[in-house]
Amino acid sequence: MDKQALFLKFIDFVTAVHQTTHAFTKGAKLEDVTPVQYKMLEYVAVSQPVTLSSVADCTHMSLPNTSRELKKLIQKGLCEKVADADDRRRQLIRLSDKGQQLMNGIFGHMLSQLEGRIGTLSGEKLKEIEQALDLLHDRVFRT
Amino acid sequence: MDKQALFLKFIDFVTAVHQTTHAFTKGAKLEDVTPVQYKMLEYVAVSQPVTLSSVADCTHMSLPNTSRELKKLIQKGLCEKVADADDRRRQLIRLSDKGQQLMNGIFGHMLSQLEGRIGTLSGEKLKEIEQALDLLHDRVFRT
DNA sequence: CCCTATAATTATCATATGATAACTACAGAG
DNA sequence: CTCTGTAGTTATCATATGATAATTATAGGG
Repeated sequence: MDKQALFLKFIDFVTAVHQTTHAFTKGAKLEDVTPVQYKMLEYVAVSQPVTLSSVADCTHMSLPNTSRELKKLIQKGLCEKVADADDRRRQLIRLSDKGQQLMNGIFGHMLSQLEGRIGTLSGEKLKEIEQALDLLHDRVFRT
Repeated sequence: MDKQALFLKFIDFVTAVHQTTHAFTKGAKLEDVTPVQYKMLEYVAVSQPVTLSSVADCTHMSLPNTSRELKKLIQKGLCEKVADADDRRRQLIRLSDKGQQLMNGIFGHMLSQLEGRIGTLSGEKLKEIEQALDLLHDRVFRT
């Protein structure tokens, strides 16, 4: 197999990943949260506590816009802000209890979707999947 | 490894895929094309010729909005529309020469990025990557 | 203490996007 | 031919998003 063919397979794969994640998050209720705000919540959920700057970097947003959207998330009661004791310019951001519950629900929904796809597989197959995830993460999708 | 741990690995992997594709398309010049328009172009490039309805379905957009954005793409000279001879309600959409060149450039840029990551690997390793892509596509990210 | 860089906020503007209603044109069934 | 469903268009509105300038507060070097 040449590089060209592998590239096509790569494109196809990436498209499928995007489709799948879209399908997974679809249906999870997101009352009042815009797409950009959801991206922020997801990042905070996985990496909390985080600074505003790191949210901006990781979501590829400008600092002013990140600040604006965070304010909305705080108004909705989904995030909390605490001044960093070591550097009082910095804000440490984390999910509030309500935000944590929201994200737990969404991750739970995604988990059940994933279960639906791999729930019936043997331990053997699951091991293969795990290894494939590791391999591609290392070789192709490392960040 | 339990399902919970595999789920975390899954989340991590998906995040890495999103980051990587963002990095890949970043830097490819996109003069005058908005994100949504790019999504449309990408779909048309891979699946052309396509109907407007299928574009709407596959990009998760409403038909009116898809129609509006397609009009802009045609104005920019990136897409072409031909009435279907069999069903004159339908429009067959494809890239124009200019649009094809644009997408060739972008795919070329992505290909070179991919080369940068896997270019030095042995045929053996490439085979492993190919198999991992196939496995995950079949078992986890099938659509 | 002064200077410069960093972290974040606020305000403002232009544009992109999403939702919806009302419409035209055509296909296919009966 | 009429009726109903499908494909697409146009117009309009509200909101989300992106870009940028100006400002505040604090850290850290010298």
